[in-house]
Amino acid sequence: MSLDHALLVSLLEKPSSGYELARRFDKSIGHFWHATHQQIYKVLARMEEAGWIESEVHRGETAPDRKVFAVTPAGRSALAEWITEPSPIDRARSELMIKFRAAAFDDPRKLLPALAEHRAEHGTLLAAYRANEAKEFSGHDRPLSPQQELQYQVMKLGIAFEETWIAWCDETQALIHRIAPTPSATATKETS
Amino acid sequence: MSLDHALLVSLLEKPSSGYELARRFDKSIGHFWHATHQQIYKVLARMEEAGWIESEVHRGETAPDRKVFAVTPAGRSALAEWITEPSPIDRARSELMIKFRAAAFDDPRKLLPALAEHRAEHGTLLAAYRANEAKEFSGHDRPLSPQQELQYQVMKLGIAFEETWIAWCDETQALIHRIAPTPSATATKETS
DNA sequence: TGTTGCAATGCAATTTGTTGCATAGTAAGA
DNA sequence: TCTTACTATGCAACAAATTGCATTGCAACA
Repeated sequence: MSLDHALLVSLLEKPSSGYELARRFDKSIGHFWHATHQQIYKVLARMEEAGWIESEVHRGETAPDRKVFAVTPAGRSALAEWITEPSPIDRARSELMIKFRAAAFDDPRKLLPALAEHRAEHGTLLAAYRANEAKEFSGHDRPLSPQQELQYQVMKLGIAFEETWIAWCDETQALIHRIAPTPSATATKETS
Repeated sequence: MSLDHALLVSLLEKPSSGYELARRFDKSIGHFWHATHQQIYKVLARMEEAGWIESEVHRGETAPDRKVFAVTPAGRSALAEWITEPSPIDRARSELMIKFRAAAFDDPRKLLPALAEHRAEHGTLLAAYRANEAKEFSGHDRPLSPQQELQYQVMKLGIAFEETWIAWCDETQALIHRIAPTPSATATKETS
C-alpha cells in the first residue's frame, strides 16, 4: 500500500500528529496523495504496531492532547526498500472527464458550472503552490541543497499539472460557447 | 460511484462485452478511468440488474461467446442526471512522486531506472494518443461535429498530461545527474 | 499430443477507502 | 449560558478495488 509510505515520508519530513497529517493530506499541496483522517488514524495504528513509527503524547495545557508520530529506523529502511520496488504508472482518473465524454451525447452547456468550479479550484491550488515555491525555494542567498532541489522538482510537477488544467478549462469553456452558444451569449453577441 | 458511469459512457460510445471494456480500460487511452476485468464484470452485473444496460449473447462460431452490453434509455437518463451533480476536484495521486519525496532522504539515483521506465511508458501512451488523434480527428474534409470536438477536447487533456510527464521526466533525469552524479557518468564526463 | 497463449467470463477473499457517527475539550460570540 | 466552531482521536459499517484463482474453448507450435 502506498498510503503507508506516503505517511512515512510525510513524517520523515516532519513528525506530526494524525490530525496534522490529515490536514496536509486533505489540502494535498505538493503531496500527490490524499486520505481522510479516519484512514490515516487506521494506517498510523497499523504502522506503529509494525514498529515503523513511534508516538509520543504531547500534553496540551490548553489544546487537546496530541499523539505525535516519528519514523523509526525500521520505518526508514522499509521506505528505502520500497523505493527500489517497481512502481506502476499512475493513471489519471477524472470524473470530470467522464462527464465530458457523457456530455458529448447530451448538452455540454450543462457542464459550464462544473467547469468554472474546477477552473477556480485549480487556480487556488496553483496560487498555493506558487506561494510555497516563493517561500521555500526561491529568494535565498545560498543555492538549494540536493534535498531541496528534489522536493522542488516534485512540486514543479504539481505546478505543471495545475497549469495544464487551467489552460484546458479556459480552452474548453471557449469551445463550449462556440459549439453550443447559450441564448444569452448569442444575445450579447448580437446586441454588441 | 464513477466506474458505473465511466462504463455507461464507454458503452454509449460503443456497445461492448466485459472483456472489450476491460481491455480499453486497461490501456486507458483517453479514458481517464481504470478498472480490472473482475471489477468490470461485477459492475456490469449490477447495472444490468438495475436496468441501466441490457445484454445480448453473441454466439461465436470460432471464438468464445460474448455477452454484449448496450445502454438502455434508463441508463441514458441516469447518466444525464449524473452529469449535473457536482463533481469534486480530482486529486493527482502518484506513487512515483512519493518515492521522489522519500528519495530526498536517501539516494535519488535509485530512482533512475523507475524514471526511465515511466518516461518510456508515457512516451508510448503519447504516441498512442497521437495515432488516435490523426485517425479520428484530423485530415478530414469536413469540420468536426460538436460531438467530435468534445471528444477531441477530452483527448487533448490526456495529451497535455503525457507531454507534461515526459518533460518532467527528462528534466528530472538531468537534475539527478547534476546533484548526484553516478561514478560512470562522472568518468564519462572526465574522459570526454 | 501436450504445452503455451489468448479470448472470454466469473467467484471469493482480502485490502483499501469512504461515510457516518461518537467523544471530549477549548474558545469565541450571541 | 447556549450555540457554534475548531482541535484531536477514533470506531463501525459499508462500498470499492485488488489479488488470486478457476473454467472453457480455440489456435498455434513443437
